[in-house]
Amino acid sequence: MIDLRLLREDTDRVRASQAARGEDPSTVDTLLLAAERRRETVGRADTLRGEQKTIGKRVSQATPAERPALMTQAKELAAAVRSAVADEAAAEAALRQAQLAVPNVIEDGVPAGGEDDYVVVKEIGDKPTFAGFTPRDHVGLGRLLGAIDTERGAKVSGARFYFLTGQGALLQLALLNMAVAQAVETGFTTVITPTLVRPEVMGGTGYLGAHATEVYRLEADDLYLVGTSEVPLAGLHMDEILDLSAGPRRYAGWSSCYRREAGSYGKDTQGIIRVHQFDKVEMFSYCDPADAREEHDRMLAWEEQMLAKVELPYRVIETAAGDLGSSAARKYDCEAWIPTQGRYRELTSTSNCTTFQARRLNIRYRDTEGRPQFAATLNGTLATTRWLVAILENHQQADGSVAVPAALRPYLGGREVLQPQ
RNA sequence: GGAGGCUUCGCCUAGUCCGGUCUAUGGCGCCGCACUGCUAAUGCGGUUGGGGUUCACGCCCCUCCCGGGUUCAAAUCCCGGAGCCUCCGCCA
Repeated sequence: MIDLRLLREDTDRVRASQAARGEDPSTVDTLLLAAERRRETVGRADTLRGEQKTIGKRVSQATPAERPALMTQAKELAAAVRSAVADEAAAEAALRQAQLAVPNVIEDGVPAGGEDDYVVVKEIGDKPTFAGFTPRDHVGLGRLLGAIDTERGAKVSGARFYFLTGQGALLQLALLNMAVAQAVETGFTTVITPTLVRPEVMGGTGYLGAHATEVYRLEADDLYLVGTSEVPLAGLHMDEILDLSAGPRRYAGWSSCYRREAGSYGKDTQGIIRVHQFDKVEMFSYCDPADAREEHDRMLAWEEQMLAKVELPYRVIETAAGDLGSSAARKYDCEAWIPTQGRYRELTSTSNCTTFQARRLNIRYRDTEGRPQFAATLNGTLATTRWLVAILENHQQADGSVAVPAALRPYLGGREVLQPQ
């Protein structure tokens, strides 16, 4: 939900944002009209209600003789109020609809265009060279190590499900624990979140818009399975006024994540790159909107710190406007090199949602004058199941064993190598 | 799954039976001022949130869990729903 004051005062900026996203700029004009119409109807209804209250008071104090005349007036007013309130409600609903149709206004400098119009910010690390052997993909390695069982995942739950077993399960736990440890060191509050949320929380985070088909819904209970702990972490402080005077409130959420992967038929059908269920440690920050850009930079830095710990070659890209979620004003992805695919694949993603989610979820803080204002929210990935793909492939050795990056060893009981079973 | 209770302006709370100066009581906390050599204590005042209007002071409207209804008028009456709590049953 965007700021209506910004819309009124800088309409061109909102239009330009829509254009950069490749979306219909006319939604902006619809929204402007709806906002204007709402203001008119509110004004009229307020005035009539005021008159009604005045006359209501006179009725209560009137003598029996005065009463009938006053009652006639009061009844007429009551009818007028009813109709004005109905208009107000209709205008209010139309405004809400129009607001839901407009995604967040992008930040200055975000590249225009779609999925392929990203900008490479930097490339870090050396891609591995496999002397004297052909590297195995993560599926082969996972089988060899007894780490990943996709066949039985499919048997039990269907395509895009898997079991992590033995060293695979331990590797994931080690990775996620390392992420939690880093988050704790950095001052995050660790949270294990619900993974089923109410419609208003799912909607408030912006996931029930264009990508609603991506979300699992439990119809019998009217609950949604979260695709990331960003959702429950954003809901955590819904309808609250936070004290941000000491700086951002930061949470690291650990949860399973569920995605329908609708419309991705044929993509990444092998292995655990694109799956219906995975685990993730996610950073989430509530902060003063004035600090949001800096916080975004910090989130990216923390992601890169994790990538350095697992010794992966990666690049950072800035996503183009059309590839941003509806809530995001700017997004950076870190993509790790996947040797057997010969390309970079997304391992992390950090979004600055500015005040967009907070407006929908009614999350505020008090400014220096003590007035409630909408907070900014940001999120970023610290580790996910998909990281196992990059770790296995990049650190594999000729015999199918995998070297454990030094930073990860303490979380694997000191183990230095994963051995074929 | 069954039965009962509860939900009021940050927290606690009065008010709901019997509709109208409820324009919501009091306490705690917080802020300001006064007083005292400092602190404490005390006194006085302020303190829900949202919206509309205004250069501004201010004024107006909404807000007593949510949504409907009755009524000239609803915190209060009626219907529906949500959340929390307690007990019983069942299951992990």
